[in-house]
Amino acid sequence: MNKNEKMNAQMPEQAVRGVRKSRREVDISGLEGLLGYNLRRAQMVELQRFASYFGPYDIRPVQYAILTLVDSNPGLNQSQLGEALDVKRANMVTLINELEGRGLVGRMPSARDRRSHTLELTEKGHALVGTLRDVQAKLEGDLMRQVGADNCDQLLDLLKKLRDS
Amino acid sequence: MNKNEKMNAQMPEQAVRGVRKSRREVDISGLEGLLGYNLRRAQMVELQRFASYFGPYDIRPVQYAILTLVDSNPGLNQSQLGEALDVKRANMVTLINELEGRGLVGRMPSARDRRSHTLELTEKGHALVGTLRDVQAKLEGDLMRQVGADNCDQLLDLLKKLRDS
DNA sequence: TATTGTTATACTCTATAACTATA
DNA sequence: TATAGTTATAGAGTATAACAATA
Repeated sequence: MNKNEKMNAQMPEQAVRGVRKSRREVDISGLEGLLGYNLRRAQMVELQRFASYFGPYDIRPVQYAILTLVDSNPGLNQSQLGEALDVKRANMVTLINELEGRGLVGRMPSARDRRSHTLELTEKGHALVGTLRDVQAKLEGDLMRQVGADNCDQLLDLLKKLRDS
Repeated sequence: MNKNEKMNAQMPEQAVRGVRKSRREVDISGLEGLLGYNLRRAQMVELQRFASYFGPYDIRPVQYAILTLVDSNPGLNQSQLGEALDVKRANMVTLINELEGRGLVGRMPSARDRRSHTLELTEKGHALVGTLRDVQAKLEGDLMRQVGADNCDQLLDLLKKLRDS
């Protein structure tokens, strides 16, 4: 949230001009070289950016992921979806309840297995996914511009190396 | 437009060999190119690895960050600490309570401002931080080996570019 | 016996509002 | 008026146990 903490050493104790708080430079050198710390900070930026783009549609990251996978995999069930996204079956129930309540996803009885529901996008869900894909493209372009267009592929490649373990 | 729906038709319905669950390939191509998705997955790996290294010491990432900053910045107060770590003042109270309860951090009355406490590591806290630094170095080496030693600096550099916005 | 969806529960993280004592 | 610490609270995210229906 706070970007401009610079020049505090030269500044008097109390707030000057618009600066509200911390009149002290905090030494974070013990964290700045750590991968975990930088991953977390980078993700915080991404999440905030995501919220500003998707907030108007009332869609959180996990909801976008669900809608995308149900779109690409019509007929899959909640367990398969949860496994693909690393979301526990028990927690998937609430997530699908929400999306079903908003008329975006439908639970259909499975012909093959009467224990499970197959998931499908409703017409409304399809329409929203189309819009969200464009929003996502803008978000992605925004983030990638910040990383540097030349570095995008490498960043994704390095993150995937971490993922595969 | 689904890419890999391969060979599902040839596979039998029920589990084969050791495979327990999902007898279906889920197409996640709609997410794999996204920075946010890969950031999250990478961070999940890092957090699990962190837990396996730091679990024996009962230390979570935010606790390691706090101990590190209090060590490098003895005498700072809770607000400054929270601001440096993007943790709200209200939530910092519980975190410091825990560490104080474990005898790792001490709240001292501030000479300059009787509203605030200054934070310091106890002797026990200092000793633990010394140990944790070594644990962290092992974790970092582990992760960096996976990313590839040559790529470490570039990954950190790219993540920092995202952070600075 | 094992799995799917479900309920219940609990703990962490995050965010906001409001209080107190100081500044 | 504003700030530091605190309390209370609420919404997410995450994790486990257990149950009914079905495989």
